[in-house]
Amino acid sequence: MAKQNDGFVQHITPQAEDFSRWYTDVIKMADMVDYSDVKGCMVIKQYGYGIWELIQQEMDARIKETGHKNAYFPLLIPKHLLETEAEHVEGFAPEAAWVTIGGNEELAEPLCIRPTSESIICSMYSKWVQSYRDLPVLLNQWCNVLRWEKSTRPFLRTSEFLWQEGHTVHMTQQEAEEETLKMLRVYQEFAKNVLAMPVLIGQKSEKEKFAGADHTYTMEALMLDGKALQMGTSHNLGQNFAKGFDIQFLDKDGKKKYAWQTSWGTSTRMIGGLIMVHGDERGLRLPPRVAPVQCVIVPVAVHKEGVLQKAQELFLQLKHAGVRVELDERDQSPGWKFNEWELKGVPIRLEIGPRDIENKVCMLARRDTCAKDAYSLENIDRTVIEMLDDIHETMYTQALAFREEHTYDAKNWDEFMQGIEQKHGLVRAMWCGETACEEQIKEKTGVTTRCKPFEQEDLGEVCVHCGKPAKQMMIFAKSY
RNA sequence: CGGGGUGUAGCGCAGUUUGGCUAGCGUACGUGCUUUGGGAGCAUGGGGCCGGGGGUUCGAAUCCCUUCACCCCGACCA
Repeated sequence: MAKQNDGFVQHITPQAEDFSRWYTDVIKMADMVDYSDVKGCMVIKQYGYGIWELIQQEMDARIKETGHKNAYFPLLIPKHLLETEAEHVEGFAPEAAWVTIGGNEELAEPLCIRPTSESIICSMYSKWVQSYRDLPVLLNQWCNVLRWEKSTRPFLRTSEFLWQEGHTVHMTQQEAEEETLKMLRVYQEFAKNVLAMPVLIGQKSEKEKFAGADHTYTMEALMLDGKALQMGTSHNLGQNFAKGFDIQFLDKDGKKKYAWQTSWGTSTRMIGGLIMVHGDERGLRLPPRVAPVQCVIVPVAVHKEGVLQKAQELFLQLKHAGVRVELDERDQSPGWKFNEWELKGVPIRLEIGPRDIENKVCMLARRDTCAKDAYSLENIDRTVIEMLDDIHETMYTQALAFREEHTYDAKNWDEFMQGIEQKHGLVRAMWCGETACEEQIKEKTGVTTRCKPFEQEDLGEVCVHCGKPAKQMMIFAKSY
């Protein structure tokens, strides 16, 4: 990647050993974030936030389409509420931040800055749910949460982050399970059609599941350095919170019953995933559907008559056609602009100069393949829109091919170790399902279970590590 | 929390070992002219509590003590 500021060009590739350096450089140079004074809290600048706004817009439409409504609950959670569900509080206590003073007085009860909203939402649900007629409750909220993390990294693990959290209440276990799976599928479809990212979906192990859930589903994506990133989760909470918070309803049969619940979420972490799946040695590559600028127009030889005028014409034409387009009129050389927009990942660059105007064409440069060709100015808006779709498909296909190249099966421990030491990526292997075994694998290799995929294959009879009878095929990987 | 490293102009750094002239370089920024199809050229200008505090000294970016912040590797983390 071309670096500014040191007087010469230095190249860093995403596959190199200093992947994490590449990652922070891309974010910084694409002008997505700045760093605040508060440990691990980032300032998301306009360009980075523009991406989040598009993610929000697309995700929100899907959440509403599946019957959910948005609501908002308080930022502060009284201590006793957080402590109501035993497993939940144990899971979140180490990363909780507290407000203990209000005005100048010490509070009688400390208030937790929400690390997640299950407890405060459930405390309301217990009032709202009385009868089977009140069910299901299907709510979602967009908000920020705070977790006091020991080490942070922009987008992947920040103390404060923005997310969407859905919380639902149902009459039956089956209905809750269907909801949990439905939202996981929504996430998967979103990843594919909006982020151009292939994800694996499946179930988390007992050790990796959400604190307070019966079981947790996840979508996992493979990054360019061979590590896996959890991109979204969907939890079946069973009756754990219902019992803790007394969420009961009077059923048709006249009996009082505890409700069944789910929760599911996706966060700004997805932006980190985007960067680490699609980036290259020139910087960011944005999938068109989340690109704040989909097409940038760079006029060449602006001082020549008619060039700027033509560029402005094209700008309006594309804008009216619904393309997120920007005209770069800054007083810089064209080459400088080319590099900057490539760094920022803009999918299409349109170049227009005197020569093109004479030939009734313009140049279109694609960020995904770096191809640059002349296209007729006639129906240029349609050409651009079609190209945006094609870029999306190409990026998805590239990411999928990368994942497949970096997924391998291990039938025994030797193959498992060999795979981890020599290749990077996802290991598919049979596993006994026991937490003790899982912990030993982590200790020996640094690799953890990512998910038990819904699409199971029989790779053998026994656990790849301990040799006990295998219960499932599991995906293992190093993770963020 | 352990181990290692870094704090000097917006950004990237040199200078610290061996204390000494007015604290430098690149880039970015301002102005003027010429340029413009892959990071333009010349001229000129502005910008610094050398992370903070305390010491040693005639004199400290440099040595000593202390403190804060950030980065990397572990550990921790849904």
